[in-house]
Amino acid sequence: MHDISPIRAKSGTNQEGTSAHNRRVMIEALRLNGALSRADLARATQLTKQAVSNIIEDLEGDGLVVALNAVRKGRGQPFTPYRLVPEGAFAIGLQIDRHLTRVVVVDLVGKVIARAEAGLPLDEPSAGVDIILGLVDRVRGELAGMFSQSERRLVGLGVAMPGPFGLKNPDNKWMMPAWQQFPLVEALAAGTGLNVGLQNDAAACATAERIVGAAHGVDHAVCLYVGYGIAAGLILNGELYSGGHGNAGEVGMALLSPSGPGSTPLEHRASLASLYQHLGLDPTERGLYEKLGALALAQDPRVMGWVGKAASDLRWSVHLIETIFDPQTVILTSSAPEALARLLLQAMHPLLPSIADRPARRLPRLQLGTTDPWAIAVGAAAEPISRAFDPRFSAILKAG
Amino acid sequence: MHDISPIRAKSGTNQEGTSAHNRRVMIEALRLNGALSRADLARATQLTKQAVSNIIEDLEGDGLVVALNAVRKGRGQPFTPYRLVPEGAFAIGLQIDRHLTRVVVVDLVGKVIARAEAGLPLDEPSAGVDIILGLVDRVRGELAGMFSQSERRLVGLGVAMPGPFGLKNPDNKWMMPAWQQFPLVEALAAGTGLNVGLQNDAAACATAERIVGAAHGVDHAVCLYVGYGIAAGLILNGELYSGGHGNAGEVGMALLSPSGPGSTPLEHRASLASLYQHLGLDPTERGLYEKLGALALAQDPRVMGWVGKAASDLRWSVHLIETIFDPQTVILTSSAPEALARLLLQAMHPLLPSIADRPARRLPRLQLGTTDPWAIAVGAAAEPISRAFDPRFSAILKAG
DNA sequence: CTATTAAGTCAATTCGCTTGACTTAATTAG
DNA sequence: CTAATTAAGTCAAGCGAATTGACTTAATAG
Repeated sequence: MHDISPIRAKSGTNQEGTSAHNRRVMIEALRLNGALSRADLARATQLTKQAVSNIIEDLEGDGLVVALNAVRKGRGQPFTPYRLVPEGAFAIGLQIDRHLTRVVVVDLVGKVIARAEAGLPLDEPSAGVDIILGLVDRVRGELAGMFSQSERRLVGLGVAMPGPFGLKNPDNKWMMPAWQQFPLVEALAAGTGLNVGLQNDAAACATAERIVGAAHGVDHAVCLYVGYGIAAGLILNGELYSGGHGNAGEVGMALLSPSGPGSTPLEHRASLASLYQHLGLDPTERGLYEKLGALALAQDPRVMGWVGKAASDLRWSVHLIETIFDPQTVILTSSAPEALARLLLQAMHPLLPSIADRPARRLPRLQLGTTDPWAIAVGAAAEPISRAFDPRFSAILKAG
Repeated sequence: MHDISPIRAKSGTNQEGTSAHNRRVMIEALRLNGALSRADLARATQLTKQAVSNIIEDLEGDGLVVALNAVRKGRGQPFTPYRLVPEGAFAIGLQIDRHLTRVVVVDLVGKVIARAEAGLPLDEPSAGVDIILGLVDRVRGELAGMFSQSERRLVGLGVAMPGPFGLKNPDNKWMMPAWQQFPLVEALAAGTGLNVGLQNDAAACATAERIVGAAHGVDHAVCLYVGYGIAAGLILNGELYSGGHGNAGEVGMALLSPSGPGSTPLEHRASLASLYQHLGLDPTERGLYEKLGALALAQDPRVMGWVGKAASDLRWSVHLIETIFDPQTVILTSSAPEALARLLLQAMHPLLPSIADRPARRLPRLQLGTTDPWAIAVGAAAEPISRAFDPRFSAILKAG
């Protein structure tokens, strides 16, 4: 009947959806709790022992799960714990960051198996894609040399690059306008034959913290990422939240006061770009990372000056994040050297009062996440892993 | 094995979950699209015609759905459209707001069937609960007089009251500290025999906009509610987001600048409380609502002064919301008279630049939602309806 | 008048979870 | 040492909701 406007509806589900969900639930349970017996899994998931047995047998057949030695403990028959098989699945993560690209292969539990990096032309995406495809081929070859069946176990390619996406007029060459226009996902899908997904760098950071870091098993966490720009990755209800158009958390352009057009965007004050400007450094300079690390360790006064100002804005950002999202924890991550990130973290204390300032907290209001420069690429790789193996609503439905 | 720490895992699902989901999908499809034939539903949900037929027959048996006359259109056999039966389910909504309580009964499509209101003692919840129970009994009786089987079709009681909940030290009598401490949900559940859910007033507002208002069928929307305080209701991925502890969106206490403890909370500047203070009015005064409406219509200079200042803060709030959530639209709602809300809306334009300022928008960046004073109670009632009938992840799982 | 298109039903099948009895193997009580 | 108890896990039958594919019905197009 409705032949004019398309009918709006969610898709239904069937036993395939049920089964897919239950498999994912098992995998998540093993990821979060380590090895578990079938009986444990049955209790935890509220499925019957028999259903769990069937699913575990299935997962074992797929090489995703393996039995450990039986354990005698208390009365009753000894139980056989099962754990995830790290080499049961792999994903490739790609970070594109202005002058640099990094590629990693991670396994099912988020461990890095192979990595590669190269420079990248800021303004020539098509040449850049060739470089990227070369790196991908290289790590793929490395992977194949280490594990048989690796190609069959490769679940996808995750891409992280600075957002926001789809801006009307990227006013700044550091926003990589040429890359923003370029049909990157399509080109990479064609060039690699893999499923390709795209997210911004803060989202990747949050995904990384969730698979292997401070947000492991936390359902409500916000990851504040201070890179060349600044953005937040949002874990809400246990899933990454991307907003209506994929730009949720892109707070770099948030204005810092109600007073209108004259006020400053956050990233002009609290980002590494602002630090470079403050110090008069060229962001493309070689050895910059080490230099910053040394300056931070030495508590260089000019660096400390920036830290103080940036921390004031970040402290307030945390206050807003807590007020708006009511998360269990906020995680500060950065592409800066750890020493600098620690200075920032310290300078952010004491935190502003907020609803998060409650007595019975289990997690700290603010904690330091990873400062590993490869974290974004790992998070990029974690996204296809999560898409393939984590329980989520969309996995139950019939179509995307 | 794990007898010390509980095992963290999502619950599994089975055919019951499948069936429950598919029923909900049908109901949502009919809610969003109006009457649809079985064939339409099958296409939209990607289920087979046969599955849809079975489910529809089932829903018809439950009195949730009814067939309309067959329609001839184009080739092929005429189709029989089905629509929701409004009187197929009811829910009661309760708004508790400082000196006043409102109770409504709404039906499956969100229409108000009965309503009642009464004054409420600010500091004596147990006496207040008796008043509330009286109102609930009254509307329940009214409902029973209008529809047979109404008790069986009553799916729950939704409560909305001002948040945030669980503050360390509610410093202000308008935060209703006595009510915050009181075991309200338990008392109401015991007194009514219904399932009781609690949310804050902005969340209720968003829920109302979603079931019958501007957010109908929109998956990413933020509802900015200017009441006695100010807060935001968040619809993310098509569901209300409440945060880790139920306080997401409680932006009233958000500080307005990075500069620390000295800066002002938003609700001191953009809330009806601030307006009353600005005008030297007593918020408990009788006829206040009408008075404000008249002042707004007359564009009273003192009101306009407050409007200008508040609009500046609200404009910036919208900017932040857009930057952080990347929603499809922002909805301004208020418990103030519509004339005043319109003044605010006008004064908020032009909006600040943000990522939402994109060319291909389908919804306005900012729109006016309902200013019906009963909207919060309707939203409160919509929550149990949504919980019972909308497709959602948790409805598929075996346990809550 | 016939072919085509589409809605909807019928009956058999499929597939994953459930049920309840059973087996195995440990610990605890007497 | 034996018997009772507790618990893990299997076996085999059953269930239930969606699927499959053929079929019926009823409209329009040519």
